[in-house]
Amino acid sequence: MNNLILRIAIPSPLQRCFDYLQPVDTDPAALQPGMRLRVPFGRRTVIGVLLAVSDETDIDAHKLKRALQLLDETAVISRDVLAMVQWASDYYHHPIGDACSSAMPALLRRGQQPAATDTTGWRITSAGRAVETTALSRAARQAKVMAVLSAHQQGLHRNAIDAPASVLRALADKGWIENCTLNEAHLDHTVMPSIHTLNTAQRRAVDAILAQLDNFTPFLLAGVTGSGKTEVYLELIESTLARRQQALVLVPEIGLTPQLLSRFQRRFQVPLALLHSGLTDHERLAAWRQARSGEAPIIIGTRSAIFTPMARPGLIVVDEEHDASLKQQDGFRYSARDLAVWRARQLKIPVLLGSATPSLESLLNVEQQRYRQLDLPERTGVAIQPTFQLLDVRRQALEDGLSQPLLQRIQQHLDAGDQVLLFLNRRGYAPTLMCYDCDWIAECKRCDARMTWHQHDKLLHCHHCGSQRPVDSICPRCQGSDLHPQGQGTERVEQALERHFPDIKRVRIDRDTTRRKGELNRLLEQARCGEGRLLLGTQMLAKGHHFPNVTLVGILDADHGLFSTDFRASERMAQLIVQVAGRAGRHERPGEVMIQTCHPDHPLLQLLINQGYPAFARAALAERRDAHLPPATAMVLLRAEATAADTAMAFLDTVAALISATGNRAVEVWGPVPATMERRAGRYRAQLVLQSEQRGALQRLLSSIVRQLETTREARRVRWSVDVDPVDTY
DNA sequence: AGCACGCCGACT
DNA sequence: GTCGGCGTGCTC
Repeated sequence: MNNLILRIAIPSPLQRCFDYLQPVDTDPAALQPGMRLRVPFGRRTVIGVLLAVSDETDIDAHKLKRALQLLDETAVISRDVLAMVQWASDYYHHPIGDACSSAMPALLRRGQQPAATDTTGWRITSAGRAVETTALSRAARQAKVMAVLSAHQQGLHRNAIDAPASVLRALADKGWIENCTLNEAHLDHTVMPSIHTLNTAQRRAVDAILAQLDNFTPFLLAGVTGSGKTEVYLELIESTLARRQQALVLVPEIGLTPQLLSRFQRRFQVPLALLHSGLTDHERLAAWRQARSGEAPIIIGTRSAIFTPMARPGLIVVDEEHDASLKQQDGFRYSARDLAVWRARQLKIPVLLGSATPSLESLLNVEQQRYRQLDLPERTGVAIQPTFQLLDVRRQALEDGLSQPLLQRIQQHLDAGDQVLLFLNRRGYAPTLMCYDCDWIAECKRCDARMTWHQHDKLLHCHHCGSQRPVDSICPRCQGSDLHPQGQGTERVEQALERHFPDIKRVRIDRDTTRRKGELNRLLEQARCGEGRLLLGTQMLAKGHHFPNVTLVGILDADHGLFSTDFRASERMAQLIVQVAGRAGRHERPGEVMIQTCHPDHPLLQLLINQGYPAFARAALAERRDAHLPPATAMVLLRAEATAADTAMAFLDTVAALISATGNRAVEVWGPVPATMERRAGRYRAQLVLQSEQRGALQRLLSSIVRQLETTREARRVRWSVDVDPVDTY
């Protein structure tokens, strides 16, 4: 019985798996799907993931190779995650081997062992217990640690203590605290009782979900900014922990802020497994391990955290479910939100999607009764909804992008001692450098795009490929010297603000001012504590941060999103406006939002301003239905790029021909067309749009097309990919 | 994707 | 004479 067949996913761009004979001397009972094996593959040795064990194969006996070594004693891809990965590989038409790789931390991909779980904690010593509290009056952080550890005599996991290693070491050196080994019993029931009582809507939302714990029901928690969504999450997580289960929380890339973290840490004195892009490979594996063992009852992470194995899964929360960063934009193009719902269904646990501005996808799911909507209508405390005003800037002389009425209003709010936030989703000084004599425009040499003039380094930057070059002082076309920056970015607006309000401390937050590590948090803190009075920034400033004393929000250019080749642009703009507006008027003073636009009569903008996001969303969804666009229909994008000008288009032409040859009438084919910016970073890009009312028909067609493409020679000359449910369609 | 094989151009 | 360019084919 040494001839079991192992079906193994191999990291390669191939849309299939490979059969192997089991390694010599392995106990068949030790083989579980999700374990890694070292196998010979072609002329090299790779690490694959076991998908299934069988006693038969279609492969000729002489071609079958024997797997070399079983690497695991327990599956590194847990049963439920493996099922999800296999489904996603199918649904997103992405190679299974690569999909499996995405589901593992890098160190496991490279064959490292997921070492023993780490249960090191700290506890107070008897010497520490004898210390007078006044002894640490000059060391606030040490005092805080001592207070926390006094309250948890049995010890706390080091991740559950909100203090840097240096502080812990200082206390250990004095002999007041010491390392200890924690057992699982100590990890439970260290939940702080909730401090805030829930309001009626929050209570109703929590109760509705608690009533469905054993049934799979996805909930859409629609709560205006400041209505207390996080408090609902915390309450549900608390009851999840009380049932000795784990909670997985997915957040957008910029959503994992120190504020959010400290809120979790204050509420729960338990180890948090954090999974974000800033981790080293070792830190990532450590967090993964804590999640898998159950040692960390709460896992908070960005998109890829959806693949984290959990010992006792009990709840999945997806915060800011509308956020585009939940969809992977290259390689394995999965939607972490949609996978979260899939995983929850399979595990029969509740899943909660939260947003102040739900995606049209989720709203349609509510309408079709696949999701249940829970509303949090009021803002907590005394805060009331901000007022909106559209500023028609067509006939206004704008001064560096700022209209007179806006400037006056800024002055008034500053005079009253309040903070002002200005939002402009464009960094740099000016998005265009133009010659007034011959209309020449500075363009990127590798992209079909204008270059942005940056003042701080006196360079032209391409925001699409990252290239930079010195600014021309004379026009390269007509040799004239009348070159001028056109339009404005945050850098230029900041200069204008300096002229108008020289004595006011400004805080500018965009990718350029936050390049250095820690700088973002420093600037956010300046903004939050009120030291900076005039806040200016791109969407980095718009999401997830609370600025309690901001009473005026200015949106300097709302027009970018109104007319675009991407049919989702207006939805995104509306979401951004609402998110930015939500930063204003937290306390006793009502917030005010001023929006500069050249299209004050735009119906969707009007609807958003006068009737709010839900009305906007209803109208936008109706438009999508009329236009047969997602989410009313299913959409798939076939993208291709190549270094030569016509190869990408030619390739997609053959794909289109393949499709039309199938005679499939249920799927509409648009294109191929060159991408909106055809050349990017020196590569020519094109896309083919497939749409259908019937998702199943589209899926079947794609499966057959993708299989054929693997053996098509044109496919070798281009880089191509399938994007199911694309979020960026440009 | 890797990695080999294979057949044509300019180097020590 | 060979080093190396990238087209083509294969991976259980």
